[in-house]
Amino acid sequence: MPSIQLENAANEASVSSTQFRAQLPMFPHAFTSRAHDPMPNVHVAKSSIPLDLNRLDAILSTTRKVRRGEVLYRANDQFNSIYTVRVGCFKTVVTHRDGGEQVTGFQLAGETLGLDGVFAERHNCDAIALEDSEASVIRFALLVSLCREVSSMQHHLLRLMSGEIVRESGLLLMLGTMSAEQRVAAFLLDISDRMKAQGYSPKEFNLRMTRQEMGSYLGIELETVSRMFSKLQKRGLVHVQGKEIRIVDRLGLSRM
Amino acid sequence: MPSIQLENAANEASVSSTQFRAQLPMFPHAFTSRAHDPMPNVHVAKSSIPLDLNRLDAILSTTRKVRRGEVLYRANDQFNSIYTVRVGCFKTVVTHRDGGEQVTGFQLAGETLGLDGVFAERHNCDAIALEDSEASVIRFALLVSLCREVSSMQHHLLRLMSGEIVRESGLLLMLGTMSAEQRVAAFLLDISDRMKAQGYSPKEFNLRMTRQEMGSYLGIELETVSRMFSKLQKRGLVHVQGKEIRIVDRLGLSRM
DNA sequence: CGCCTCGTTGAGCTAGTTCAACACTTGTGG
DNA sequence: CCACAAGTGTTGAACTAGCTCAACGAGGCG
Repeated sequence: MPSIQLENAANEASVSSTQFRAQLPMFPHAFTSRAHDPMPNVHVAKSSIPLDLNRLDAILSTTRKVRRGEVLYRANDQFNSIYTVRVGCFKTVVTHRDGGEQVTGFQLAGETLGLDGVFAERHNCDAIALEDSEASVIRFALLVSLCREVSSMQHHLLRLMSGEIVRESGLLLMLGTMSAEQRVAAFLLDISDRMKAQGYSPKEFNLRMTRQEMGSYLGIELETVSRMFSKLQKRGLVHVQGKEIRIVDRLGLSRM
Repeated sequence: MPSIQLENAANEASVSSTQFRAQLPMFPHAFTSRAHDPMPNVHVAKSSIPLDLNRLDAILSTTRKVRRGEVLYRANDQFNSIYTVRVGCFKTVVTHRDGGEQVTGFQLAGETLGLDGVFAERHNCDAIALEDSEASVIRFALLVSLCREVSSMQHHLLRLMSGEIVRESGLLLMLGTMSAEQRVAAFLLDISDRMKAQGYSPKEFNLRMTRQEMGSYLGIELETVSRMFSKLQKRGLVHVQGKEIRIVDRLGLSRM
């Protein structure tokens, strides 16, 4: 049963844009609430046009289960749908013709994937599950036609796409200007914020990606990621044990 | 007098996505044709719904002149409009709270700016003219309501935003994986393609930005840009004289 | 003319890479 | 159940691409 919370994104927006400090503006943008929402119900932000629930159901009817390491979609696949992560976590990877790979994002539960495909009607990256996951499938054509009738939906979609643009410019800023240490610190703060937004502890969490995947995302080598974790730990800012992270000094991290 | 060519973007799309090689996928996305279009007239792609020309005129009524070095908009400015470059050329710059700056794009005539502002209803970067320029102002609220009535317009807007996402992932790939030499080569090829798309020679052109601006965009220092130009010239791939560029061996460049 | 911004080149330095060794975990098949 | 292979993470040591600092030359403009 799909639950729609259109005002979700608006809340996240205000949080995120004021929080643009050391960490990156990688905003979670949910089209729907996450899987185990305690109170699944329907809200419509600002506009009080009643939503046609049958249509929404049609849009969200399918969910896809993707095992760890398998793809949700692949670059060059025909673009039909976007996806909302319900359970688990994904990475998106763009690949250069001569083998170069770059992780362009990690999507946690509640976040949206696949908008890159609108442009060429083909996906532009691979989306791969980092653990056994589930994603809601949203037929883009249906969504678009719904947007023409429900203006809040239209705004939401536009905001979602623009948010992705903003997120990526934050990444560009990071890759262009930050030291390895700053990148790792900013990464941890970003994940922490997003865990919090999902209702998990922002102080302690498990990273689902490998050092290599983090390194690719951050534009550095896996060894450097490892060394920076050790360094931050030595300074008493975090406690790292493999994939388990505990943030000890949040302020210190954000001041890097 | 505004001239609308909705099928423009579609043509550019097919060219760009097949051309994804060494160069970056930084596609030009025009909302309108460029300033001195030889045959200003109206086409509507796919859909044959007659456009309401008065509305389009309303949307495109204003143009803004911006002198070299002045801003079209600034980060945190209230977002009202997006812009199409009619004459000249801009850069977009995101700024970190502690001074770090990153050029996230250069917009040539015919290309679109400002979609980053949709997300937070505030602009996310500064847009600065690299020479005396003119931009058409497109009131976003008007555009959005027009999109609800004209489906080709809606698709065009969505493609435009998605194209920006794709362009930025190309940049991420570059910043994350390429050597300084490859970045400069890819940059020249990209500009070359875009000059060609504007109807200018793809072999000889003038760069409007400084070495520093290129460096920021490419995630390297200005001195490195200069050295790489010298290196590429020594190898007989390009001829560089200050801002004047001549591409000598296109294939060689693309194989870097 | 003199001032300023811009571009080029050199020389030394350093942050991060590369390569290599080793420990720990996870999954697989006998 | 163990054995063993494959993937992952940490740390060290040497290396190098690109940075930093510095000098100088060439335009543009009041």
